[in-house]
Amino acid sequence: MSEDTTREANAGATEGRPPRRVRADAQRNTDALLTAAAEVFATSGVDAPVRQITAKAGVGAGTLYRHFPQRSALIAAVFRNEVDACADAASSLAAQHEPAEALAKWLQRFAVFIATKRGLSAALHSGDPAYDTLPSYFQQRFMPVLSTLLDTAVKAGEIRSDVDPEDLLRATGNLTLPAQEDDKGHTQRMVALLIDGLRYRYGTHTQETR
Amino acid sequence: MSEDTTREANAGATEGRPPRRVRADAQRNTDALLTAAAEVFATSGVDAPVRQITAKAGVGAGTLYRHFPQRSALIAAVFRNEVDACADAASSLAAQHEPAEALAKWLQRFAVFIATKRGLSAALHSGDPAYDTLPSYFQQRFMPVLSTLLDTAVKAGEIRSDVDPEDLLRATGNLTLPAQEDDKGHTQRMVALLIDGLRYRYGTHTQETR
DNA sequence: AGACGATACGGAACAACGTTCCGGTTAGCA
DNA sequence: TGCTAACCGGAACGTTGTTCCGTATCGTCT
Repeated sequence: MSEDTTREANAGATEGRPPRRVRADAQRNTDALLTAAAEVFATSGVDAPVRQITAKAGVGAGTLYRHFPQRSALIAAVFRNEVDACADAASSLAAQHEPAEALAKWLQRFAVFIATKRGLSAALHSGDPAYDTLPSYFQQRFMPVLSTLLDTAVKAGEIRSDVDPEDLLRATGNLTLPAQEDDKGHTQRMVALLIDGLRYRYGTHTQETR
Repeated sequence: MSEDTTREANAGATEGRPPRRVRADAQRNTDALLTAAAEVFATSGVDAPVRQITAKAGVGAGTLYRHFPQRSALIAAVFRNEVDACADAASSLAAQHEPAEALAKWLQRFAVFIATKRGLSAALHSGDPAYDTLPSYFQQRFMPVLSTLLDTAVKAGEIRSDVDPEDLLRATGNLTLPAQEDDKGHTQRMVALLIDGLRYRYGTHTQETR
């Protein structure tokens, strides 16, 4: 690989080190790529051809690979704000709802996030090396908040204590159908069923998760 | 498409019509392809390159497409016996276990079937046109048996009555991790969790699904 | 056994796509 | 302004799914 791989291609990777000088044209191209990719992903999915993205951004293929050596890096960068918003939703849900209810609503929120990004569910499930770093990015970002919600509900005696948060995050993502293929609410129902599994032999609430 | 598409390329499609004469060389090549594909799928997954299969079978690419116009047709043919065995397992499970237990064991059986076919879970989830007919083949083959198990358990008052068998089949398949990536029993645990969701507010058994 | 026509073949050709790399350009600093 | 490191675009390359055409094989009839 070229020395460009030492660049700051990871989303938000500004920890510790002095910020590396980024040239104005490079910054412009990165921004153009993110804008173009967001549009292309929305219409054609996260697995859209590279050429579609570069053409829309008005940059070369080499430029895309320099800034985002793997597709997963581009995906992570494009969706970073929404990932953060989803993670941040946990605390407000926790403040407004009982523990198990907050957990349920957050899992449904997470499922909706995955479902509304065209092709994302399939990408996470695909085993394709191009997407290798995406699952770990999501784990790293969502596990702290999910663990908190889960622990709180367990301590409140509202759900079982033998479920691993990593298992739960992955399972919820995997249950997700792309929104355009889910006209009958499959995802919502199956996530709710999984959540009821958490409550099995626990929980006295009669209110359904919506 | 060529007129070869009118051929008997669908697995087991011998209903009603007089059997079309198949030449000896064509039968030989079909058998070689099925044997080769089974081996290639086992080592490289159901998404292995066509050339890998044709090279092992000693036939041309055109021959493969003539006999199996879509990859899903080849996959269905290769796994047909195991699909049948999985479907047929339902009645013996029903004979040996209580209704909800039989349902649980069958769903775990189904999950193991999917998990042990390298790449099958990802293929079913991918949305790729090459695999288009595979989900419906599985639905057509598994829905009758799953519906029977589900109805029986509902009537026995052991599980909830508001879950659609098609939803359940799809969700179980989607929860499945490939066996080589599942060293910690994720699939089994998550399927069990989903099954506990079926039992939520029903079922008085204290015995865990194994 | 030979002829004939229908069935079936192999693999070259083609398009699509991910990815690399090299000659040329641009930006930032002294 | 000059210099050099950073950065660029897109041609080239390899991989892969798929088609199609000239040729071969099979099965039936005489």
